[in-house]
Amino acid sequence: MSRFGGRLREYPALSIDRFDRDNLRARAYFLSHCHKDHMKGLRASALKRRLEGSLKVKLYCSPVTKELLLTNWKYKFWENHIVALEVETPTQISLVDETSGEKEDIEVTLLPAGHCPGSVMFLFQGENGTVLYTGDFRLAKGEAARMELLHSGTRVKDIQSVYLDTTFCDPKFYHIPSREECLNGILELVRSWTSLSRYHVVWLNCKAAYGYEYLFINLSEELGIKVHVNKLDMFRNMPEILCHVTTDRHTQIHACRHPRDDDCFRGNRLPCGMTCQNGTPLRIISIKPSTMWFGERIKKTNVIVRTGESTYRACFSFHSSFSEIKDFLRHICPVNVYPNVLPVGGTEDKVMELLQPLCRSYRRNQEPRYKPLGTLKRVHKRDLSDTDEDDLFDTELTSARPKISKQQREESGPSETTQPENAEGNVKESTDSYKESNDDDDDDDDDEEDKEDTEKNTAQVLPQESDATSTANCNGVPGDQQEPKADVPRWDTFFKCDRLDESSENEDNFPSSAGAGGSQSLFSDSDGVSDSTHISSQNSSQSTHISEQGSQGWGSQGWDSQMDTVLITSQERNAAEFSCFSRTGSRMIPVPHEAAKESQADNSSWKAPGQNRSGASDVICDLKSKDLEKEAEAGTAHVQEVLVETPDASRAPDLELKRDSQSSSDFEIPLTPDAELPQPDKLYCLYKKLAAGESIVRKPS
DNA sequence: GCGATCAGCT
DNA sequence: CACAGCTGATCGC
Repeated sequence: MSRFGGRLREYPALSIDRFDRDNLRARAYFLSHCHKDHMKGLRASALKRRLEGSLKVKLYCSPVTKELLLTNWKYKFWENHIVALEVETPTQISLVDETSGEKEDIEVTLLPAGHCPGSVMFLFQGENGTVLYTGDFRLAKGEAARMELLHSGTRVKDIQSVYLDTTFCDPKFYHIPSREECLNGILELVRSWTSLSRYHVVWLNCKAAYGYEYLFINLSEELGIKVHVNKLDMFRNMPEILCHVTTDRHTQIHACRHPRDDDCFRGNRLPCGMTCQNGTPLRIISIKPSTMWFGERIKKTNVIVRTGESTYRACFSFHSSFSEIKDFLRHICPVNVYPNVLPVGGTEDKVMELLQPLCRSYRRNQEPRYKPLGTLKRVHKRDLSDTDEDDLFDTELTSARPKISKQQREESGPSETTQPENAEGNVKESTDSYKESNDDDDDDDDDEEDKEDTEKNTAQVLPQESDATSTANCNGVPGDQQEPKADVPRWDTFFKCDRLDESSENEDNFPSSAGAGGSQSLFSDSDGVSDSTHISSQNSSQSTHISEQGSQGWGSQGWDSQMDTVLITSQERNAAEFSCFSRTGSRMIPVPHEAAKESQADNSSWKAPGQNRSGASDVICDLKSKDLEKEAEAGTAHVQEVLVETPDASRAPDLELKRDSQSSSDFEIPLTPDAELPQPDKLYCLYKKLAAGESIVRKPS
């Protein structure tokens, strides 16, 4: 929840997302999105009185936010004081002090934030520098780099301060599955249940006012079932949402609310009161989309976890993950960063400790140190593992910064020993190169972070014993929980790595939910797929099943449908997306500002950046065929898709979608299709050759 | 009666 | 747990 006080240090005459106390004196107001914790004081009588006596004071927000706000009669008094600004259209605003007549001009640009319908970030440019207030946001890795208005020419703008959504700025939220992964998990669960009969209905237990529309729309589009909601007049001017929600209770997907909706559900009643249809009782399951549990979990899980006989929770986030936050900030590279939110159980100091290394105010204080061969490691790294979904956007060796040409990067390459003081975008580049050049230095600025990442990588990779092709674990850091077998030759016996970190980009390749302390292993239990609260009604530890008591069980037809319910793990998706990318070029890569412009026309900038359904179906198709091929070739057991009939009376699909430890889940590396587990003697030879500098050519066996 | 704040709840 | 709320109790105006 936002604890931002409302004012920027640089532009104290503005108030953003807070409307009480000192903010009552602001010369202009800004609302980033329509969530209550960003609207404090917005309907207070003090502010109402201020508006009545002023012609000048305005509230600036996106067209969608204005629409949503004015749907609520409590905010009607704002009607003549709201100025809807089009997204990605820089606008000059005159800030006049009505008592002194003092005037100040500022330019504001709204940027899509991907948090909920109408949500935006505010980019202010004025005489006190350029400042970005993010509000709440979810932007995938690389999306900041594609926002034209964050750049001038080929460089990122010189941004003084970022007021940042730090909701999940905690290593335990290092990776949150993408919107699409989560959506697909939910989609397949809903599909599997609702297809059993017309009396099988799903209740989406959504808490927040806005933010799930993306989910509703996609479920409705994919399944042809509208979503029941309490009210829809707020969407009356947003046809793209409107046509997927309904107030007709006779539908199989519900997102309706009731003050005691959990009690309703326990009584097999939907919040809207529906309990049966044509005299036949409804079969209701609930799905609770949320994010916290995903960060709290100590074992690998899928994006859907069954929590009870007919209850599920699904991973769903409208805030950026820790790695997304870091990517965002690293790209902007502001002088200062200020957290808008304290993560649960976190402190300001802790958050600043994590974020400041990505800012200029911090880096400037570090003595430059010359380190040769900095870029070589990057090349090294790229060869090792290229599984991160976001690497899709990296067409060059450096991370997603398309605004900067390769030539420019080379100019600020490894031989650079000082940082430009007047820095715009190149500071970013030079500091990155610099960072990489220093990564075997014990005093390195990023040491702590890198160490943490290295440990994660190790913990992630070591259990993959068969993963001889992955040398990402060459760091030589012994895994605490996963010591390799004594008789198996070890990479670090041959190659001393001095804890070579893979630095800024590789850190994102093997995300972990383990906290910075790293005391818990994700892999303490190799088949520990389930959450501790998971209730499984079947014994197989490696199966997915959808069960329905008695005659409603799955026949061979059910098997086919079951194939659809296999969750797409991030790495598999990456591979699949990559194939889409290769085939169709950049069409598949959504560009936020294009999405926003598109939505300007139809007044629906609720769209999350990065959303592209046509792409999704391609992905699924690709994935299926890829999976089948993979299994056919590698002869891997198809255990994760085994359908197990539940013998007991469980009435709900156990769509936890378990997989065996080698091919599963949201954190693991997929098997190379024709990979084999090298025997110790063979491994010995390979390492020996590599150590001697010989090339290793795989001979077809 | 209304708003602000807080505890409790999901 | 609570991302983002809601409800109810209490207190002050």
